[in-house]
Amino acid sequence: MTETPAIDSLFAATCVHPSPEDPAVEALVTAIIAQVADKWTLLVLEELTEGGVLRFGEIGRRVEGISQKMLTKTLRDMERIGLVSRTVHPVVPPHVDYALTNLGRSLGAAFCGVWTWAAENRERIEAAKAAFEERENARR
Amino acid sequence: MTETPAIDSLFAATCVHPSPEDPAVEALVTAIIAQVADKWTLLVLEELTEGGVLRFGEIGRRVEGISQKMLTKTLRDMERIGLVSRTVHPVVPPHVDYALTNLGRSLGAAFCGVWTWAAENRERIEAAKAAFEERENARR
DNA sequence: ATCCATACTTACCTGAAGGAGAGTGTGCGA
DNA sequence: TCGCACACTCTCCTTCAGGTAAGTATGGAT
Repeated sequence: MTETPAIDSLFAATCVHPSPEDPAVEALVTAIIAQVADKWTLLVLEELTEGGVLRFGEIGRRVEGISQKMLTKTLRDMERIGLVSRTVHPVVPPHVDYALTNLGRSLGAAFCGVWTWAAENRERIEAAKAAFEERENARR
Repeated sequence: MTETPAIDSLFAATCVHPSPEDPAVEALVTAIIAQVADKWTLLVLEELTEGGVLRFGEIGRRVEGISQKMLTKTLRDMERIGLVSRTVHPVVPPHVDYALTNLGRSLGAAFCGVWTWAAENRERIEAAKAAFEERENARR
């Protein structure tokens, strides 16, 4: 399992998360995380972080595999909680711009840690998976 | 919308995420995040962070609302990618201990940023939601 | 007159997630 | 001898996320 202690120094911050506050707040925070830690939300967040102001169609083309329906829903949900701003230009072929708000940008920054974690530990995870399979096969 | 600039100073780190590397790695990282950013995984991670070594039943009692089936699956998946270790004591009423590995702890630390973000911006999000509703109602 | 571009909305449909609840092995206490 | 404790495992069944496809409004280009 090679529990390399080096990893601990990289992520020394023991935050055990801040709030023993009250359970209602905890539930809300959990709900927020659940909404925010969604595949499409993450991908759209990334594209808007990189691309700045983008139109509906542009995002759709950048986020591979997303359907119009999900793009609409994702964008609407992100707008609802204040992650993106939506600007409608009332011209004839509709023109709508999307951009991150400060809140959205701060979420991107917060998720950066997870992103980095995933990138840095990818090989470790692959190894763990392989080891797990091996143990399973050995067991039967 | 009150785009308070204060928030920017709190999350100044502009990480735009590290890897333009290659798309295969990117896909893997996305997959890892998708697996890891799961409701039950997050909750179990939290309990194990707080509780240290826990038994199956203990976790089940702590994570409110989880079914045995999902607890088994979540734990197994976390074990697969090396986040938790599983120790079986071959005694007669089965006794199995679960604990975070170093990798699991580091994930907790990485997610701490998101957790903090959610806690700190809860009110802002509530406000955004309310404002969104209002705009919607006004629109019709 | 027709068709296209754009950003949706709506209806329909399918596979997959996940809950409820019963079944399993086994040694020990009543 | 019965039933319980614990950690699953299996089956059945419902819900729902999400894909496909078609519809909408409208001015300008062909």
